[in-house]
Amino acid sequence: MRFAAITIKDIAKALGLSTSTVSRALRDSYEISPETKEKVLAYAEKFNYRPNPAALGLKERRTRSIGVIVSEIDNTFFSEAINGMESIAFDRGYTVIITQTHESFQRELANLRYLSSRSIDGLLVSLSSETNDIPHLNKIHQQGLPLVFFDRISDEIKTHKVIADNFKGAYDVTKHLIDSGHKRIAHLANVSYLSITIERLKGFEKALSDHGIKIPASYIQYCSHGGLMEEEIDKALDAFFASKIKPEAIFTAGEKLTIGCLRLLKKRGIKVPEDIAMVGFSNAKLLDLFDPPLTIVKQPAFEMGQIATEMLLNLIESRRPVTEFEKRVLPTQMTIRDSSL
Amino acid sequence: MRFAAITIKDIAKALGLSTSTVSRALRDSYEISPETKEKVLAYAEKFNYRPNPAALGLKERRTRSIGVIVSEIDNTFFSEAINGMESIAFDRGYTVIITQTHESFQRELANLRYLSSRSIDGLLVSLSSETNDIPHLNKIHQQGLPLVFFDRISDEIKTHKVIADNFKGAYDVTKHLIDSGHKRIAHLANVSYLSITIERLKGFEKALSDHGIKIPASYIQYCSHGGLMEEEIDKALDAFFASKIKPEAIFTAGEKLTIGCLRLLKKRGIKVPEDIAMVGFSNAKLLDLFDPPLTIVKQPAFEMGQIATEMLLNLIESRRPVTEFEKRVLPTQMTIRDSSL
DNA sequence: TTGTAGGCGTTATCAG
DNA sequence: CTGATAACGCCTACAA
Repeated sequence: MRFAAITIKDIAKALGLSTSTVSRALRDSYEISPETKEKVLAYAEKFNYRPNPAALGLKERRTRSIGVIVSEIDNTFFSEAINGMESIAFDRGYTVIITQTHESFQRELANLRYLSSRSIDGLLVSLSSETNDIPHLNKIHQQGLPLVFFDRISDEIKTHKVIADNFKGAYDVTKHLIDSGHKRIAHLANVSYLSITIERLKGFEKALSDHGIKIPASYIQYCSHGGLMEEEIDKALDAFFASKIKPEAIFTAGEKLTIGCLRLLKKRGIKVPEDIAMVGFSNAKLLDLFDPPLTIVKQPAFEMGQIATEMLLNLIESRRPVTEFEKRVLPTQMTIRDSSL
Repeated sequence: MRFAAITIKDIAKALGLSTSTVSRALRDSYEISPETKEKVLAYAEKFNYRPNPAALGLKERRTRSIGVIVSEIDNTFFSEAINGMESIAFDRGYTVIITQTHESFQRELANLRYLSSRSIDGLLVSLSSETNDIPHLNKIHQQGLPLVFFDRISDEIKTHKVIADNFKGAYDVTKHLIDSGHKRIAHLANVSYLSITIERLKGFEKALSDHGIKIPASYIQYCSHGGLMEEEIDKALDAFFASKIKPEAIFTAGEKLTIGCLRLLKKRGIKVPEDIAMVGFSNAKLLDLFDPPLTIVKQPAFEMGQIATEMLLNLIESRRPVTEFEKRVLPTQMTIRDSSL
């Protein structure tokens, strides 16, 4: 059974008016007499009239909806970012359509196909771990779809971008480990080609070199599924501990990696921070309740979502082609807890 | 700058055909010659043609989108439920539009207004903590909008419903506390009029009475914002500990309540489980890493989302009015960890 | 096998 | 002040 909403035509018929009069009355046009307006408005209110967005969309050639591609909604960073997006989008009358890649390139393609079939007005993207080339996004962007990258970005497309200061975040937290007396620091990273991986790795390495610290190659391990699979983290830990000289600390570069690493260390009976110290990127809100409470770097996720959405809506609503693009870099925030002491 | 997608008309013009021929070719109609089909399909592929959903929606009088109202996306139970919804909706070609009430009745009203302005085909609802009467939902349901309740339901509307077995979940976990030797058990609940509150409270009380246990009235405290505000939990704890005989255990009835309660107990220097045992409803995935690891009852959130969505799509796509409604009750799952020992 | 026309709901344009 | 008409993109009954 289909839900049949009331239309302008229904109102016109009921009140013995033409559709154009009703339309104008509803938009409070100056041409319509107060009495007619009142009648129409009362009737519309009574029967809960809403303009049909499909009809409007057809007429105005836009859907007032934007698509979002993230890896996992069930990752505090992304769910906060989505909250930020929705707060802006809702205020400006846009709907947000969320899709998840679960770090799979195939899913990213499918989501893009799906979103473009819904003819969204614009797109917010954070790339999946499996995505190292973006012809699919290039194509649709060249066709004119406004696009903004956030978090996991690509330089292949000239458009607005919003990221956290991954370099500094990584630098700070590594320096904190060094200041706490650790020298043999391992780094558990996402896939090597992701922008966030590269930026965080650079911050990590700079902090080490600034303090004259050298580490073996095996101290840097990548996870091709971003930590979504426990085995990949387990393998990385194997590699860390296979070194002749064991690491004293681990810096994990993402929420899933951080949680997964802690869980596997526990499983192996390795005590944090007694046996090994830990710091990581994460936006989870419960880390203060952990055993041990975790030292983390947090990204301003909500704000990133807001800014990305503002940028996108500005692109969408701009009268003329935009050729100047901006890359916003937002500060991260470190919270020191027991795991790194 | 608006993104101008290619239309059937464009294809028709380019190939010197009529729009109806193109339309039929695209739908692979038997009436169209193979050569024409091939030409059309090739052109469509090349220019990435997608049928305009606004036009389709207008024609078919449906949007292929469903609305969702939850309290907080940033609550594992809801984010898992949403994942379940999207898995089904995506497969059946529907878009899910998510809105959050943040436990506010006003936000619930605003979301409903917004969703109905998008003329969704149906609605999935879990009520906000502030919602104890539902004329707004009644009205739109009577106008014919298909509606399915999940989790926090209301008996005022005759429609499909999906819930967890809150009674049994609460019973089990209370019994577990009793079996572990606790008798003075307090209960930290959501607002008193919510369906989940009532069901869980009943399970709690039945377990107590089955074991001949009596507790003072102050051992049951409600949080009118569902634990969203720390102060309300703090006040409840005050009430618990104001009793002449202090409770030995607390059973918390929701994710936010569970986390908030643990955090505040820590802050007060009360040790779990040494000073007081804890069990709670929660779907968070990190509770095994807590200090102490938390004993919890989990709801089958993903499955609830899936089932609710299937029910809703069946309502939407049903040819005739549906008059028989179903209330599905899914089993909960208890995981025993250190906090209750 | 292909083309024409009408309608889904809305608004802008033009005409009274 | 109000009404008729066309157009947005698509589909389909009917016509050729």
